[in-house]
Amino acid sequence: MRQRVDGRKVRGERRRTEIIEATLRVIERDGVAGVTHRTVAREAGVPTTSTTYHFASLDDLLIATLISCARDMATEVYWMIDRARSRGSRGAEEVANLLAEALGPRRGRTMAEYELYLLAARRPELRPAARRWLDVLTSMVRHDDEVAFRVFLAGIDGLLIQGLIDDEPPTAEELRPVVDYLLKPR
Amino acid sequence: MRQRVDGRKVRGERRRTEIIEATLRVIERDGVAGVTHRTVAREAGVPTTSTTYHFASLDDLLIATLISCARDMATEVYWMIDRARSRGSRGAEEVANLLAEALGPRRGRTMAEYELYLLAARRPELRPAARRWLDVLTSMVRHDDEVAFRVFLAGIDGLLIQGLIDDEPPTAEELRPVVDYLLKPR
DNA sequence: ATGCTACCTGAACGATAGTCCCAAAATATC
DNA sequence: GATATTTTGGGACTATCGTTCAGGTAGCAT
Repeated sequence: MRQRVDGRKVRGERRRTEIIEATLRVIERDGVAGVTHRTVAREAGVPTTSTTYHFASLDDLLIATLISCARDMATEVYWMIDRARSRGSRGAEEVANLLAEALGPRRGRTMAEYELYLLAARRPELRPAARRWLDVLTSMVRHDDEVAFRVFLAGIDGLLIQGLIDDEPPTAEELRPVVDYLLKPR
Repeated sequence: MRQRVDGRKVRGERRRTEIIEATLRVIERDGVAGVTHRTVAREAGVPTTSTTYHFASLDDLLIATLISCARDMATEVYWMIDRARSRGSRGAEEVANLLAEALGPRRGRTMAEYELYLLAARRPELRPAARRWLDVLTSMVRHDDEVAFRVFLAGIDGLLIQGLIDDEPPTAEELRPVVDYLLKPR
């Protein structure tokens, strides 16, 4: 008996999230350009019309994917910072490792995130979601050195973007001195 | 008599460059997603098949556009640096002004450049072209503090990307302290 | 059982995409 | 001038796109 209505609703939500996850995989593989109702449906293993049933349009699907992706990124970054802090280190090594990971094994995911990022540049309604991971980071640091923190965030973004057009991803060792310099206080 | 062959070639090249310029305008307006043979042809004022005649495929058109765009960007950045140097200043104000311009009046162009940038992330053959403006900058500075320079480049890229998802573009005055801090030596 | 509702899906429609084909025009070569 | 080559432009073919639609299925109240 226990909440059959919820059970049904949960099932519906599950489909939705499966489609969103499939969309993200498609973007990782082929980019936003590769996202169609049919490719997403095939990736998710659902009939084509299922994507149009759960999302009013392809645009809504992309928007939902960006929001989900940004939320994942934000929580991930949150725990990364938290872990680095609990170790008591200044975090330079941790940051270098994470950058190397984002440009190596997780390269597709990183590309997807920046493609959705640029999508937000053209659609104002997506910007709050795209800014979320920046906001999470901003909320975690003291505000007495705002300029230095903005420079740090910009540096991270720049290193990631530039790392994406390297022929082979930089290693954590190569990244380390750059991150060190970036974190060094003036 | 004088070089009829060149004359013909020039005319052919002219069509080509017109199509490339039209492609860039389309990307500025609607993004890479809006680029089709037909939209580009309409923008350039040429018949649809003209784009397929001068470029073997849509991909070739995008590649040619990226290369042209990167070359323009590189020469522009070159003269910007040169001007800043001749003024004897450290260039912080000049850089802040250029960033504000890139995020304000030239916002569409900046978006186009980063979309093509991300395109290069997925296609190795585009990467040399995408890296060109970085190379131009790199070749202009002394190599005795490479790390600092890499941080500077990453910072610029990050500030531009993040500025693209601001609801209203930052002014040169707002950018100034950040650029100042970014340029400050450790 | 009988509706009622939310959930799901196969088939199909109209629009638009990339690209090919062929003839006309322009240009170069003899 | 005659011929060959390049360039141009209109039309059409096929594939795929987003989306609609009509119907099917499963849980729930009456």
